[in-house]
Amino acid sequence: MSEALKSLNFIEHIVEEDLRNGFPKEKLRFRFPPEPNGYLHIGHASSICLNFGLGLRYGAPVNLRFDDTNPAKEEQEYVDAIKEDVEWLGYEWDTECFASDYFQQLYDWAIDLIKVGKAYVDSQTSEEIAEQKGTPTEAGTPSPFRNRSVEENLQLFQGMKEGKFKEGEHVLRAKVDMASSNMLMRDPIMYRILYRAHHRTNTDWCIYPMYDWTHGESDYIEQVSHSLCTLEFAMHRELYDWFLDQVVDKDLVRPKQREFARRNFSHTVVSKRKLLQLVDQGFVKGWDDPRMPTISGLRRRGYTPESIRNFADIIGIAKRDNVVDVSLLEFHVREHLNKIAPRVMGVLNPLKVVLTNYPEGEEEWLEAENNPEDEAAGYRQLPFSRELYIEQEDFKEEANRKFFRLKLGGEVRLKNGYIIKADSCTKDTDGNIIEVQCTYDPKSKSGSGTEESLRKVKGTLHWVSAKHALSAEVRLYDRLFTDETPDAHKDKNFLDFINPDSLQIISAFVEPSLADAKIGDRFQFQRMGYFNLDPDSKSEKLVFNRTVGLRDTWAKIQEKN
RNA sequence: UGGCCUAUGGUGUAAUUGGUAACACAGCUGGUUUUGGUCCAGUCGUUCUAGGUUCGAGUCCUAGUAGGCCAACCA
Repeated sequence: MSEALKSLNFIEHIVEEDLRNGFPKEKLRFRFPPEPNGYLHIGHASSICLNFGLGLRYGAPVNLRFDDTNPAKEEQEYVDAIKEDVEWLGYEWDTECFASDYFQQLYDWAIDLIKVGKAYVDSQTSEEIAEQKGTPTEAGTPSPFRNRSVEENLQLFQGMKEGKFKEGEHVLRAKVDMASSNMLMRDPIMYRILYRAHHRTNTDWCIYPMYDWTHGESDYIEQVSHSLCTLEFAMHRELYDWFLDQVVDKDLVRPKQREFARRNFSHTVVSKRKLLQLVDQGFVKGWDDPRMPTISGLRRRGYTPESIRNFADIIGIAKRDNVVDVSLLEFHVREHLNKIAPRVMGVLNPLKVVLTNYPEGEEEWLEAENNPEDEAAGYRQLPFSRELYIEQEDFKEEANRKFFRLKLGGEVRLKNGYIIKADSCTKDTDGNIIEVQCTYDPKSKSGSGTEESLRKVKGTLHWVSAKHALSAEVRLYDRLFTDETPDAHKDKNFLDFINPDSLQIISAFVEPSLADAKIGDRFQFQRMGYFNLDPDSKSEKLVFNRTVGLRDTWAKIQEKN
């Protein structure tokens, strides 16, 4: 779809309106501001696509800014992971910024605020300050330290910076309005004392600025025109503007904060705290576990950046609460993978088939199309022999005519090979079918053009030659939670809904061409789904992740019966 | 019992700013097919409620209702 025809989301409408009102297009600038205290998830992808999408749309720069004002939680590991994820999604930031780069400027401005009587040092405990905060319906009460002299405030604040006090002994507060209906305006804390080494400034500082004081001023320093954040910051806007009022120069761009609803997704959680819990408590193997809704998890699972971007684009952005169904994300991976993934054959639950009329010891190589959606993908050779594996669920001794697969006395086409007929089967002592004896029609070879090869047989199966097949570990994933909204239950913990069967590891047989597969390579196992080669894979032991299954109409028909 | 925000099919978003409710997904019916995939066609709505303004309301006004957010020295 062309950009011009695409409808605008409400943020784009705001930008368009600003442009109409005379805001110079060349001064448009955006930013994506993660806190480096965890890995990015699919919800962040929406925000990344929003901000960087805006940048692309208007030819405006987009900064990657780390909101690193809390050394207690933030780490370099997260900075690196975040950068990798944004790059992987395919976006290029203009400048890599850190709120910590602005600590000195922020400090200087804080001094200015003290000098004009708009900030003061409070020496109460956090409990006392909280009590005086009041409630939504009652005004707060002023701190006894609210009217300290400028001199005393300056001296105390400098002492805080110089490490003369213990943690919690003093804080710097903005002097706003203790009676405001917006609790955030009741003299918010600007600085606290924290003797923690920061991942970038190390121990240069022992006072750290709070989010509200930092964020808007950082936007202003970077001359960000539109500062987009999630809805829970809506109430912060008033403070954001108040802080900006104290420092803004009329000749410079004054950043504008606007809020959009964060994305929620069915059958998962997107809260860094909860994701961290899943990792720490061992419910998953790490932040990049393919079951995780993190960008790194999706990447390892086999998702493509394109599919995530398309997905983000189609779900759009708005202000109302939402729960996006995972099937929409799955649709987008399938759509992309269908076009680019080479087709191969892999049998997940092998059942041996012996072609009794195929000469023993003989083998031949069949030609197979790599991707019917992409002619340029070409062809490859597949070994065929007397003993094969097919999928267990593709054979039944008896079945009705809706079953387009192999049954005793019935015929089926082996993909890229011959038409075979099942004559008999053998079972183990428990009654499980362990082998099917078939006869093949030598004249029915695919592509040979013979009358027999042109016969229409209802049902085509994938298969591998037993002698040539490679064994592989295949990891099948299911949703991590059994409930659609695991963290939306007031009386239950989201961990109560963990799906015990979210990972199933099986050993499968795949066609020999896969010996050349490289880590991350994506394939369609025909009739089974999309898979990629996991980093755990070694040349002697292939490991595949199932990214997503194919749409399965047959499974639906069975469900109904 | 204060303030702020939101309400459009099962889900997520649109609606040229007051002019025929549209798109995608999911579901359901069929068709094509050497993947029960892909592809193609069809089908699925009291725009939260009640009033009001207007020739005309998803859009504006009023009053309700429902949901979310707000009292961390977190972001």
